[in-house]
Amino acid sequence: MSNQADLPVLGQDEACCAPMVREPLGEVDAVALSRMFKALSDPIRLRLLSLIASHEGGEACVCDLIGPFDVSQPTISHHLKVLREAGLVGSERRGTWVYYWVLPEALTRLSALLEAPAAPVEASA
Amino acid sequence: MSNQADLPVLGQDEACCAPMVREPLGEVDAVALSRMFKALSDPIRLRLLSLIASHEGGEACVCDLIGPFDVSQPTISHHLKVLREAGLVGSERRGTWVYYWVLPEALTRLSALLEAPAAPVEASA
DNA sequence: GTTCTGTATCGATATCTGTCGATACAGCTG
DNA sequence: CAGCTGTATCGACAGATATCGATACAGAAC
Repeated sequence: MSNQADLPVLGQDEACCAPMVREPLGEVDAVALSRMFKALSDPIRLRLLSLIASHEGGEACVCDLIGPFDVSQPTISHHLKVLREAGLVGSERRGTWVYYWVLPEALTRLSALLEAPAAPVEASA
Repeated sequence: MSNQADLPVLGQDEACCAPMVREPLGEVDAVALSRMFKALSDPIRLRLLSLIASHEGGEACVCDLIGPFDVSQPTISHHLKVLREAGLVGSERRGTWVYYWVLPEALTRLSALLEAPAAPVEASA
């Protein structure tokens, strides 16, 4: 597993975007991308991301994100930090509450990266 | 971290496919999906997947996959096993060699899942 | 059958990760 | 300011992961 200590938050240019099935991924891109996928590799983080994205207004207060889970508040805070440092979500304190929202470019980049080659069955969707 | 011991290889129906930004992911789907993302959360595995997919004929012999990396053969074998158990690649022994290929449906499903909502800024790319 | 090559498994180990309770910090309200 | 609520950080710990060398297994060639 890669060392993830004190790495900067991932920005929008950290990794390329063409489908990885077209040509071999370079080492540098692979490391950056693996950090994002690692952030998605936990069920709680996936659900957090989904909750945030599907929340009204496209953003959610941390207070909305603690209830749905069986883990402690510090654990949720930790997972949100992982998502933020992976560049998948943004956050901001507004008064008493802290809001999180999804950064669509990040998801779009990962989505494009995973696009499979022309599947043998395709025509409509 | 989720316990991954002796879980079955993921099939094609283990997790749903609609974009996760539309509605909150259920716990069961989140667990299944996180297993796939976890398989993608290592730089070596990302590069392996990319190497396999972009290899001539869409498949590669293990012997083709060891050279590009600085890790030992057992380590590559381990990573290939993780990819296989996540349902991302298939494999088969043919005579002396073992071949691996990508399962496009799996990538397609993850790609669809990550599709972002209509981004506020969009027109060209 | 013996030997060789290619791949997988085993056992050990250092490191990483998820989790918690305790606590610090931020901003609101009185 | 004091007290309250919401969120983040800290320190500790159990369990997971990546890695290795040694070794087992599979098939081919002799």
